[in-house]
Amino acid sequence: MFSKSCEYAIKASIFIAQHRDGVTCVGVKEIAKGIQAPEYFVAKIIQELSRKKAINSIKGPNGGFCMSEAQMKKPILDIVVLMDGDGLVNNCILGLEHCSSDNPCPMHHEYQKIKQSMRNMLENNTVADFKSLVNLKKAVLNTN
Amino acid sequence: MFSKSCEYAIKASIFIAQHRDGVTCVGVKEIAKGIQAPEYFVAKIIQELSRKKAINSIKGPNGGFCMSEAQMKKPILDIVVLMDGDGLVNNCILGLEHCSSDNPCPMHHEYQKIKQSMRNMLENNTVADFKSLVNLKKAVLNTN
DNA sequence: ATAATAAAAGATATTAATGTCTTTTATAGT
DNA sequence: ACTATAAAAGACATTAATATCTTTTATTAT
Ligand code: FES
Ligand code: FES
Repeated sequence: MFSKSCEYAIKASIFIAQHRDGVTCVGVKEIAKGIQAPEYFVAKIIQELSRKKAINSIKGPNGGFCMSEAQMKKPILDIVVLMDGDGLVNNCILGLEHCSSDNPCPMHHEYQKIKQSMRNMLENNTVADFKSLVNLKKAVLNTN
Repeated sequence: MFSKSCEYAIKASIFIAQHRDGVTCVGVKEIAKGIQAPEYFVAKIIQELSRKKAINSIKGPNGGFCMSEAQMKKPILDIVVLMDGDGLVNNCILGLEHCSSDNPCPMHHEYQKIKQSMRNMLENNTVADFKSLVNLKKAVLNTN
């Protein structure tokens, strides 16, 4: 479904959003622990998110990562596309070059609805939405 | 979504089912061409399907691969599980060790419906179903 | 200015997925 | 029996994903 990079990117975004109090930012180490992912790998990934303006970073002492309200209000789909591209919501499930009802693969008709609900889920839920679930203890980012 | 191996396995199964006339079987070369996939790689995959009894194979002259009615009536999910395991219909979309509503990840609630419809699609459609679509020219296995 | 901190960048390592080629085995037809 | 055919099996190659380590750069605080 998602690549590991994408899984970590989603969880890291939510974690960063969750720990945003407007003052302090959160460092790689803490993020990696919070989402139970390898530290150096997470570093790579959130640096990429930062380069691509999905999150902000601050160097030096008391530095780390944080998100603006605007960034938190972006749909999760944005993160997914940054990491994995838009294949999940566009491509043919059987790998045909183009997914279209003109020349559909055998699974196309059945898959269309699923792909659409996948797209809806990713478009209609923001980082902030998922952050709230975690803050309300209705969801978790790790298995501790 | 699916691995390449799984994509090829699904398409190959449908192709073999499609070319089954009860008499002749179809060889790797023809299958690979028919599904636009690398021949040697397809060979590996359908050999695995054969080992696991999802299809039959016959060695020697006029040999090749074919499927019984019973095999054709198996849901596509069987092929998927043989190649990729059951992660797609069981695992947490964010990679938590267990997917459960007890300790759900932030996407769990939204994802459940999607996972269920994915499972339904894969359980309720057989190789024969998709074969029919191709035979009726309502679907294709390649882009030629 | 200097030291400490933490991200950025770059290099390297490991593993898994994908793809290819060669040799062996079984079978059919002569 | 011999030959041709085609799958089975095993070895090998390539690429992409995942993971780790080192060096550099920016920033803060002393
Ligand atoms: S053509 Fe395969 S999913 Fe649309
Ligand atoms: S816990 Fe993540 S999808 Fe169920």
